[in-house]
Amino acid sequence: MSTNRTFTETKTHEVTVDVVILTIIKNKLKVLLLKRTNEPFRGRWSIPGGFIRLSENLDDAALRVLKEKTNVQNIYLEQLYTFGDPLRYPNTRVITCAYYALIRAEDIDVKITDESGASQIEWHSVEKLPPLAFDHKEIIEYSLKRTRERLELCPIAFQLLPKKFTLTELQKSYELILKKELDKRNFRKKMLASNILIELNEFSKAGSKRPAALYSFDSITLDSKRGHFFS
Amino acid sequence: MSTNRTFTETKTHEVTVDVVILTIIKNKLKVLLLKRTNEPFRGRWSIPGGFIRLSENLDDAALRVLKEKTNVQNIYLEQLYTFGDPLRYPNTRVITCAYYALIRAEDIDVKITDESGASQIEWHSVEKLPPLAFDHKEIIEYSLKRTRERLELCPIAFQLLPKKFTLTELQKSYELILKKELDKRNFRKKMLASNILIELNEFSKAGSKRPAALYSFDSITLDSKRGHFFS
DNA sequence: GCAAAAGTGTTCAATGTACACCCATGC
DNA sequence: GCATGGGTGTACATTGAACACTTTTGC
Repeated sequence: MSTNRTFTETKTHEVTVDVVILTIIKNKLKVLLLKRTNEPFRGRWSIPGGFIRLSENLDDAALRVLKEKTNVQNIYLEQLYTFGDPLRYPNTRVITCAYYALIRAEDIDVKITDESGASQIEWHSVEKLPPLAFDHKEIIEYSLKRTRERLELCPIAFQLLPKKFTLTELQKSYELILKKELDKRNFRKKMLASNILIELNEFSKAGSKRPAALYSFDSITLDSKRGHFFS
Repeated sequence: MSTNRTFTETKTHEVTVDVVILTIIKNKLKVLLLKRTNEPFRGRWSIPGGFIRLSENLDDAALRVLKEKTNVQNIYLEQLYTFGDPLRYPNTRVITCAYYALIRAEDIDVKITDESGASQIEWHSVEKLPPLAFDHKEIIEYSLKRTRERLELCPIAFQLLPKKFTLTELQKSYELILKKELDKRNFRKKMLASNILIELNEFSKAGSKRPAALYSFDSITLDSKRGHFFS
């Protein structure tokens, strides 16, 4: 915390937003990382971020960063925490307001191919993160903790799933986030009792086994419970 | 949120910390407010705050503000939320990282009398706030919401009480924060079952009625449960 | 002796947890 | 016909909620 680095007290702080973008791909919880093309930490992976424009509020800045990287809008985005250790950024004082977002893999239009011809952008499993720039490991871990806490209270996992999903897929996403196995019967009972699922009369043909009933979230009920769920 | 004010994009942001300081005085939940002596909002009440020094992390900045105003250290202090609407501060872009603190009235050494000869500092009941500067009303209300959420999970109310307290006093502090009445028997049962209270063999002589048993919090048990309570 | 706050248990409802077998389909 | 994941119900434990009377003291 305390440091013997000399600061130029005439200079003011810089303020960024950084966004932890989470999704589920192939039954793994993934986070979107960029390979840095500039110093500091050139060549290291980092979560997407950017400076806050003077005329822009914090949520809008986070949404802008999200849209720039994934072209996704209208998703679950929440302010996470503000990180401001004087040493978190080399040579400069940069305070960052961190956000986290849950997006559906099917909605993603990530420019995985190089856009600038230089930077790389990739999904990484949260279980095995590469070395990260700045304090981004801490930020990602905090976002996972928060996601877990939220999920215990409200079904935010629907933000990670395709619009139509099976109960097993929903359960798997819970298990991925909570890092523990859940009982199938209890899980289904609870989900169906909550009245936030709509049973479609469609069946998944994926896999070569018994077709599974497809569900979607009841956005009307979700919205009406939003005050309750998200308080 | 969006605005037609013109911003000078060359200027960078200013960053402050603001601290909502809560305590209980005479069975009321109170917040510490300062009367502003400078523009903007000269003469209005505001929560204490200040610029973050370049060499100081956010928690330390909040602690410094707290100590400057109340001379209290070693208390419950938690980052609340970062407010950054471009219009929250007139003419300048100021982003503030808000904290909230719970302190015991008995520990307070507030310089209620003028220090600079000009500014006033006073406790105000959260139920009837005066007109406030900036978005400080919103910040205070958010801190109350957060305090309520925390209290449902862990007994942070002990931060507001004297070191020795009666169960009725503890219950009253819960009721003040949660804004609802609690059942006396259920409350006592739950508190005693949690094993975080130490029954002192002392009795309150306050009031002219039957003496009430005094308790204190078991700091060892609290600390060992801290990971559980505060996660 | 009476006013005023302290203190004390039981019942019921709801919620969470543990647990094992049959079903529908593709191959 | 068999392998695979889909689908279902019951019993028990834990937790929270409702509720009324006796006790101790100061005056």
